[in-house]
Amino acid sequence: MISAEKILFTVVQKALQELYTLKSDNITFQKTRKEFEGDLTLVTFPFIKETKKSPEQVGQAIGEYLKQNEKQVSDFNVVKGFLNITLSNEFWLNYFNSIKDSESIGFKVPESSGRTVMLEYASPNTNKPLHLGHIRNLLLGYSVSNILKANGHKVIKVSIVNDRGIHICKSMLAWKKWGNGETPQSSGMKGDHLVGKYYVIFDKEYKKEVEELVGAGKKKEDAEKISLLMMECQDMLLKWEAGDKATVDLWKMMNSWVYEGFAVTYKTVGVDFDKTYYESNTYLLGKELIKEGLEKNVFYKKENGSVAIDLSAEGLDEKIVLRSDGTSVYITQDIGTAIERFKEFPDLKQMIYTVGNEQDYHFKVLFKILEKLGYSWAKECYHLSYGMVELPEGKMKSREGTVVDADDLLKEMFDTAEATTKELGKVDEFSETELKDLYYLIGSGALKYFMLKVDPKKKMLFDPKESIDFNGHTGPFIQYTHARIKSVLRKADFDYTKSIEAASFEPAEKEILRWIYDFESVIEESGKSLSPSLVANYVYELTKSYNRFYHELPIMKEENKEVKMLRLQLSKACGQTISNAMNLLGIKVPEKM
RNA sequence: GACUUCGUAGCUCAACUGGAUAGAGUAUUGGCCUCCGAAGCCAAAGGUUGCGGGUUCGACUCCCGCCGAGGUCACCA
Repeated sequence: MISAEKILFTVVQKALQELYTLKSDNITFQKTRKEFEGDLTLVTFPFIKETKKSPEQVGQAIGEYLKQNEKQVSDFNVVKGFLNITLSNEFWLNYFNSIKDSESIGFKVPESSGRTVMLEYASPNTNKPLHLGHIRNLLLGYSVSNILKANGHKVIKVSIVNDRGIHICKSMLAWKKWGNGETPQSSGMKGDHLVGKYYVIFDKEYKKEVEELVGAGKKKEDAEKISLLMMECQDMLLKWEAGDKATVDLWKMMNSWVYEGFAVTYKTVGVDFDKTYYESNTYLLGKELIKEGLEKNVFYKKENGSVAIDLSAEGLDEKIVLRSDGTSVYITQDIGTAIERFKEFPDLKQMIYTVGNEQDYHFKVLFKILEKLGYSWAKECYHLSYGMVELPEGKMKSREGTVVDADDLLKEMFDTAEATTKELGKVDEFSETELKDLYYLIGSGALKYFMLKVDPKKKMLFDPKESIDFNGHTGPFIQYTHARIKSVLRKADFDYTKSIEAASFEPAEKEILRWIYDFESVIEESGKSLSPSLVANYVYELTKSYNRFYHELPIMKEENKEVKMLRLQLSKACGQTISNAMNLLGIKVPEKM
């Protein structure tokens, strides 16, 4: 079905042409505010300069033109400079009949756009378990990939694991010194938590040593340099890079513990990847390219032998891309992996990095370097930058133990879901496994919705003392409404699928239909802005409109058979839309709860 | 210090990218289950959009200056 906006666009264009001989492409419609009569609103102010008429006159004239020349327009009114357009009942009925039995309301045909997008998210370090900040990253990345798919793109989800470097050696060294051979099996700890424990131990011991040195009269900076522990650690890194067997074996073993732990958390959060990259495999990639860049004069060698690029003309600073000892820095690997990925997937059109906004500058530099190296796809690289999750006392700091652990938080959510469900006692007939699934569904739904409803760009606050709500503007509220719809539909044990040919919509019914109609454009918009929050806030509004309808009008109790069928069909379509929208957020929706 | 992001009801967030009287939830107060699911619905109260200028038909949104908070400015990752 052609959208009303498209139809109206051409008619309004014609109206302007015929009435004022005015050519304009700048015609946009907005949803009419609910305190006014109408479906779509056209703002007439942009046209008053050329027409030299008042906004009211222009609105009135265009309105009349529309009403006479476009049968889908049944009425209009003008308030100040706003032309409110009412679409015909026939239009809405046609629309309703076209979607009422569809399961893919709002979605484009999969891979119809032919655009292949790679989306990187997760990118954890292997020295500590995942925390709340990672959860935001995971949910965002996963949801954005769903939204892009719903827009017809092909998406490759990838993760890059930061599995090498000095920070990994810290855990390894501490385990070697004080671990007494402890394993996930022997301790009963999840692998990533076990490794994280030794990372913390290292830090504690290191601090202790530095303090002792300072106590003995050393300056802090000097103490940090001559710390035996740190020197041992650096030695370990050298051994690792040289391929020393014992070191590499230890590294492999501890990493495998971490991966097992991560796999559990990913599964619990409900995210997955098409491919995982490891920095231990890719960290040398960039080096070859440095040579190339030197030949092209994009980079230059400094006196001490290091290689750098000057970006001051772009308003950025000088950036080192190769150390004087010839080893690569962080950004060197990123240059290498980016190039590698575009080689690996020749039909790749866009590359999205889901990384926190503390790395805004890093990505600016990275993309600029890629551009200077002459890669045409550099401008298609995009940093999906999101704000930090903050606690009431400020930023989370792993060293100070103020992090909210991902596994703990998830567990807590499931427990709360269990307690609330038991208290309400509506699913007594559920089996043990059904109940467990339900707690999982509600608990993770609450957490996911909580995090995805806020604009990714903005930082958000999480207060562990006030647990995440299950009432109001929340995931469970939406899940509940879906269960309620399913309950109504279960009661309708007759065939109500016949198309309704003649009916008019009550305001409450129309409101729902109006929201369902908007779903498609919301998906488009959130795909463009890579923002799941648009979908989250949208589905909340849709859900509210259903609850209002539900309280206002009878469904199964309605006497008129046609009206009853219409309301059942509307309920079904609404339930489907809720389910589709929540799916984009990675949230499942129950039949009963 | 330079650059950068942000500042909206007590609290957590919206506001269709410059549009109508700035909206929700929560907390507070009141009403609605012998009637399709009360994790719900209805209502009251809550605001000088940090402050001061400017741009225009119109500003939470754009520009300038203050104030306040975060982030980044490594041959760390």
